[in-house]
Amino acid sequence: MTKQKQFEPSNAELEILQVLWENQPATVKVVHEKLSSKREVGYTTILKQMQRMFDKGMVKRNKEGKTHWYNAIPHKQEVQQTLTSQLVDKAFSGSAMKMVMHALGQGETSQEELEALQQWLDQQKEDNQ
Amino acid sequence: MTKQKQFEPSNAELEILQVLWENQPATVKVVHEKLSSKREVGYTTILKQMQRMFDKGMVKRNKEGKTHWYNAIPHKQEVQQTLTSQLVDKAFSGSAMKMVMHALGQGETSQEELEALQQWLDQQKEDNQ
DNA sequence: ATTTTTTTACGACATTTGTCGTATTAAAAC
DNA sequence: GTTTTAATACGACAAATGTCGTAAAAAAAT
Repeated sequence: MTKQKQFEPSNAELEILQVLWENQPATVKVVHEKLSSKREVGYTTILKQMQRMFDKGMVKRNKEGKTHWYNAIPHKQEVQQTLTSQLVDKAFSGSAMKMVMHALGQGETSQEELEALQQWLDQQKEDNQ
Repeated sequence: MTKQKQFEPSNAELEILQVLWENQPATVKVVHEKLSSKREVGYTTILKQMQRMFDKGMVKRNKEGKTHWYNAIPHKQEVQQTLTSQLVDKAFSGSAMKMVMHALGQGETSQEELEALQQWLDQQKEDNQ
């Protein structure tokens, strides 16, 4: 049945996963550098966080000399999926569309994005035919 | 400038807000009853949670006899807004559309929903003209 | 070989969250 | 006016989260 675990990363964990997805495999040093450029945060804070993530099975790592090279275990899409449907369930009584309309309502949507959406819509209509 | 506070309710808090939005004003008893029907949870758990929410300024209340009647302070839409854009920022690098496509990708979308979306799209195109 | 630097390991601490139990008080029933 | 009942207040506790400091160990530089 291979029912895989659902990862529900906290904010700090998500930040780290994000860096990993872009720079995998990466050392604590690299992750820390990337995040430091956005906000003040200590090296050992990131280190500790990544160690906990390892304990939770959220990342894997590979020792090379003294250094660990980390990789995210869940895929980006997978986590986006989880977080999104979580929000839909919690705050929009399960209706993805409600959420979508909400998300679209705010902020400007670029021409390209509108195109993409139209494309997707057309596809749906076709399939639904 | 009236910069209003951003409410970022936790899961348990959101559950309670949800009941309030539907049954306002409501007593702890009512909220507890509604939630109990979904999952096991003690009366004082809800009471405590609501008291904390009061301390945080997330709900207001009105004493009538010994009983408190609670009202949510943030509006539903407002909270949905916050949570949604939060997710967009955290997990979709700020692109609502990315999130939308993701949300739409999952699960079936009904004919009505597709209609609504098309309508919205048409409107956008017009405005963008 | 020492010294310095880099990296990890460990432990600690404050906050928040979710959960209750117990005690007190106000109201209602008798 | 006592006794019950209903509601609140208060304190507590465990787990999770975000944050570091200090110590140890391994590698690199001298």
